[in-house]
Amino acid sequence: MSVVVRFAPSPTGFLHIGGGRTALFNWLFARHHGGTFRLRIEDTDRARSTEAAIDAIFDGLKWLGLDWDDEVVFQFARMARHAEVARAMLANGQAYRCYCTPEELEAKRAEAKAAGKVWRYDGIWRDRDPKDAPAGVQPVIRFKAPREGSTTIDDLVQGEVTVANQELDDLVILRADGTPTYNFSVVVDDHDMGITHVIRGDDHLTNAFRQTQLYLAAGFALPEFAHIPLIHGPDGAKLSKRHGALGVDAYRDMGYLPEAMRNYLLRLGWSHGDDEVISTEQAIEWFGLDHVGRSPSRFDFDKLAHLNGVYIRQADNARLVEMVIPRLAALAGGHLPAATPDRLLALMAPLKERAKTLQDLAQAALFLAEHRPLQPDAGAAKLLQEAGADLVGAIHDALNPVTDWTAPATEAAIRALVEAKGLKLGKVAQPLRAALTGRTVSPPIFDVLAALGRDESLGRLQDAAK
RNA sequence: GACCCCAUCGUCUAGAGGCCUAGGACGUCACCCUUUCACGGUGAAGACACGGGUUCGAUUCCCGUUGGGGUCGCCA
Repeated sequence: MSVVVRFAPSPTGFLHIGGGRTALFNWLFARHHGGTFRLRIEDTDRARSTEAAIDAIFDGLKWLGLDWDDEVVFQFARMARHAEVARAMLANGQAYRCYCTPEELEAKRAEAKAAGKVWRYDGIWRDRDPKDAPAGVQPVIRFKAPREGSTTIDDLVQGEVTVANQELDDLVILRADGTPTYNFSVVVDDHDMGITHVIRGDDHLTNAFRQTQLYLAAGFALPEFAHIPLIHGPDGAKLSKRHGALGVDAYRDMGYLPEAMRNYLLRLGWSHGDDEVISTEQAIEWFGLDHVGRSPSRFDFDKLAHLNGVYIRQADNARLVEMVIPRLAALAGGHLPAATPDRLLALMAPLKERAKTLQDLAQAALFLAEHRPLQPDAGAAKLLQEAGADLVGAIHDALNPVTDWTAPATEAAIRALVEAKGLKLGKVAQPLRAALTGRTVSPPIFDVLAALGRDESLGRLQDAAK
C-alpha cells in the first residue's frame, strides 16, 4: 500500500516553525516512501480563517521547498460530506442530538472549575427522549462515545498509549449551525483522502483517542499515528503563535537559507547517528519515524546560525549575489553603483567564509556598494589617523604603477613597500583596509583591491590621503 | 486539578544490558594558522534528575519520587 500523508494547518496565522517541521517530516516521509504528500487547509473556523494566512502557508511551504502533491483540500468545502457522515451516525444511533445551550454548558463548566473539578459533558441528552426537546433550541449532534473500557493507540513515535474511556466525553461532531467540529472533520477527511499515516505534533495526542473512537464507530480503517514532540522556545515553554513564535517568513527575512532551515529542523527530534550536516537528498534516503525522538526540544538560534553558515559557504556564488543585492539596496538606502553586482561576485568567495546569514553577508559587503568618498567608521578613522596621510599616500603611490590589477600583483607591490619601509605587513594592511572599506574588518585586503578594481581602489586611497 | 507524554553535557543529540574511563554537534575557553575578521586545525571544561528494584552487570528493563511539557471548547 502506498503511503499518503498530509499537512493540515489551520489558516489562522502564519506558518510557524513547529508547523514547518511537521510539514518537513511529512514531506520527508512521503518522499522516502515514494508516497504522496498532501496539503489540507483546515478553514472550518470561518471567523478566524483568513486569505492572508492561507497565502502565508503556501509561501512558507514553497520557501522551505516542501512541494505538495495533488490539489489542496479546503476543509470548509467538504462541509456537506461531514454533515452526511454525521447524519449517518445519527441514524445508526452512534450519535444523538443534544439540546444544551452553550451558555448552559459554560455555566456548568465554570461551576465545576470553581469546585476544583473537571467538567465533562454528562450525556444528559444521550438517552433522553427527543420529545423533551425545548422549543427554539437548535441541537448539536454529539458522538455517543463508549463509556466502558479503554482506547489504545499504537503510536509510531510514542508507542502504545491507553486512556480510560470514562476520561472522554461525548464530543460535539456537528454544531447547531450544521458545521463540523475539528476532531470529526479530521477523521472524515483523513479517511476520504486515504491518509495512511497521520504525522503531527504531540499536542494532538489526546485527540487521537477521540478520533480513534470515531474511526471505529464510522467503520473507517485506522491510519497509523505518529505524534512528534513539540519544539519549545529557548525558555522551555511551548512555541506557538500565542507565545510570539516567529513565522517561517521571519527566518527568511533574517537571512537563513531554506536548505539550512530544513537541516536544522530535521535534527530537532530526528537523528542519524552522529550526522549533523545532512543534505535534503540524504535526508530523503535516510528518514524514518523510527529515529524520531520522544522528548521535546528547544529552539537554538546559535546552532541554526552555524548550520546556515555551512550552507552559505556551500552555496553558489551567483545565487548568493542575487539574494544579497536586495538586502544591500535596503541597507544602502539609495542607488547602488552599477558595478556592485560584479564587485560582489568577485568578492563572494572570501565574503561567504565570514557570514552566518545573508544579512551578515550584506552587512559585510556594504562597502562595495558605497559611493566615494567613504565615511569611515570610528575604528577606521582612528587607523587612518594613526597611519597618517603620508603613509596612505605612499600606499597609493606603491599601487599606482600596478597595471595587472590582481590580488597577487597588488600584494607584491604592498610587500615591497612594507620591506622598503621596514614595517610589519599589518601596519600597512590595516590603513589600506580602512581606506578601501571604511572599516577595520573586511575580507583579505588584496581580494578587496581586486574586487573594487583599480580606479575605485586608487580613488578611495586618494580620498583617504587628504 | 484530572488524564496523557517526556527526562544523557547550557542546547540538539548518539546510545537499543557489558563495546561507556558515556560519543558527536552548537555554544564557551585556550592554543595554532594569520594583513583584520572569519574559516580551518588542536585541545579543555561540561551530562546519564533522584530513590528503589530486576540482573553476575544497568545510561539502557520495571516501579516510585521529582521536574518539564501537552490536553481538557458548538478553536483548530
